[in-house]
Amino acid sequence: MPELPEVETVRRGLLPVLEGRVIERAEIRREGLRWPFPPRMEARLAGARVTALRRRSKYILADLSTGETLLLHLGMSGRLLISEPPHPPLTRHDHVVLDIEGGARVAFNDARRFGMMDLVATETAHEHRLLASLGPEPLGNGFHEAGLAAALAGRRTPIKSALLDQRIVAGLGNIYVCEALFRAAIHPGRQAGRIAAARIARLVRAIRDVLAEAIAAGGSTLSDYRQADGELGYFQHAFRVYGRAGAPCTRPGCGGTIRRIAQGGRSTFYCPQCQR
DNA sequence: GTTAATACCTGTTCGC
DNA sequence: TGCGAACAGGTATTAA
Repeated sequence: MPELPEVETVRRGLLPVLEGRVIERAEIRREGLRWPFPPRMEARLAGARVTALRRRSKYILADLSTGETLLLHLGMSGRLLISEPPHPPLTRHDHVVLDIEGGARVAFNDARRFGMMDLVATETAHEHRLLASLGPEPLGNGFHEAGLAAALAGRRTPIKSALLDQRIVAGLGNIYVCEALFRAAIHPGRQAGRIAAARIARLVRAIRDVLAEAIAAGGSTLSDYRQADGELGYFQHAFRVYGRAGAPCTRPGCGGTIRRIAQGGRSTFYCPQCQR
């Protein structure tokens, strides 16, 4: 379940393998994932040098020497498996295989096939339909109390749902929304437009803190870039509410018990004692 | 315009 | 032991 920190961890793990290197060969082993792959993707990737690896929200963008950018999303279960010769046999969920100059191989493995890959002109990559309406990067300068307050103003939807809306802030998923709301001591069911400014400021800090800590935890697991699948970061990271239903609240002196509810068909974990 | 529900997908876990 | 149901959830689409 890669969210922003996991995707950033994957990007950093890919850097030494891909940046500055030529993709010598691409193999597409099925028509597409969530959507069909772009026409002639193999031919458009073969021979291209990766000039930069960027991230926007949960998307990874590989700029190519051809003037195109490879855009990819890991979806729910997507992993990028890196290997050196001799390569392990491909499995049925290895959908796209990139053979890199020098012998390394990057396989896009995605059991649930919610992931995507596309090729777009680098100059207009930010106008891609999947990127155009994304909100600010939560770790960037464009994410601040005033902007979040404006985006939430008048919204009657629960703050939990609002923070999952990628147009309001980009890159958060179910896990980090729960964790950020816990840190900010805000009840997940509170109406988004009815949160005081001081509490929004605290929420901005909580979002930044939880993401930065998760990236740091993910990075610490990357001594071997072969494990650049984004999943290690999750298990390394100690969540305070996510997946802890029935367990005691970790806030000192709180004494509450973490509860699990459903919001919009998704599980929400929170402490009913200290989140208001 | 806003909000909620649904579809997509399959490996894993849980209850009977 | 075996089977089916429930669950995980990011995003686009559809419905209300």
